Amino acid sequence: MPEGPSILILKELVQPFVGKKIIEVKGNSKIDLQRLKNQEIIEFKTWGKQFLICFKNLTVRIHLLMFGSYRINESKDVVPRLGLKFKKGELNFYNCSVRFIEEDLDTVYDWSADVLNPLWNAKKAEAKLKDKKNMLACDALLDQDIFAGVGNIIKNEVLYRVKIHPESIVSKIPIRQLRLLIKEAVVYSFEFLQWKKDFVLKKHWLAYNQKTCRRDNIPFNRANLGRTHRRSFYCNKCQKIYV
DNA sequence: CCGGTTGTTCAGCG
DNA sequence: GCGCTGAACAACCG
Repeated sequence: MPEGPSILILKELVQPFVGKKIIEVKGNSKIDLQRLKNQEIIEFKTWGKQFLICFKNLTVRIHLLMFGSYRINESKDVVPRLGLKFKKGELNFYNCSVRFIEEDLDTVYDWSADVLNPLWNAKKAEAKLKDKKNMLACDALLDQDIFAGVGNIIKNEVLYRVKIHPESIVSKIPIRQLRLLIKEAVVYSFEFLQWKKDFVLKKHWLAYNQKTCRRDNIPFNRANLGRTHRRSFYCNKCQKIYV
């Protein structure tokens, strides 16, 4: 159930397995998991919501999607999609998408599109947004080619912070406001990361799952908006619509 | 027990 | 052969 910051936390938690050899592999994934047996983990990477386990000439891509979960040095009472055993410890993933990536990661991933990556490039995001003439703001933030790692919570919080209505048309948003939106997508993602680590994420939500706008003290609107009909929480008064 | 969901992929359509 | 859309998938919480 993760957005980008949660995947970054996962990466931090599994650091003890870097350099360790996999002595046993199990799981109900349809791909040939036994390829991983006796392989040594070189490093873990993330790109947006994707978790990457890097081996020599091979990478495992894990996406937890909406319902995925993991356990470190423990297991659930069901067969994992992918379970890795080490001499000391284990790593289990459930209900996730597992794929092999054979290509060089630098050719597969544009690291500058990941809001949490040090290589994040706001100018490139701005250029991509200018290309998408009729896109709605709520769809833009969820577009992983532009804002890899941003999910529905971050989307709602960012739009509320920068006072932009989710159904605003990207090309109609003044450039000053658009740059603010881009900036806030990164700022909020890092705050999300810290709050999640401190187990205080929910209490900082100002829009997501909220009933009332704190700025105007009126009820939020709640609707499934945009191309993918994802739930949006927004205030008709303080969030300006650009159409 | 039902409704709802921190997400993506792909078939099928125009 | 595109771009777009909706269905399918899945487990857990309240």
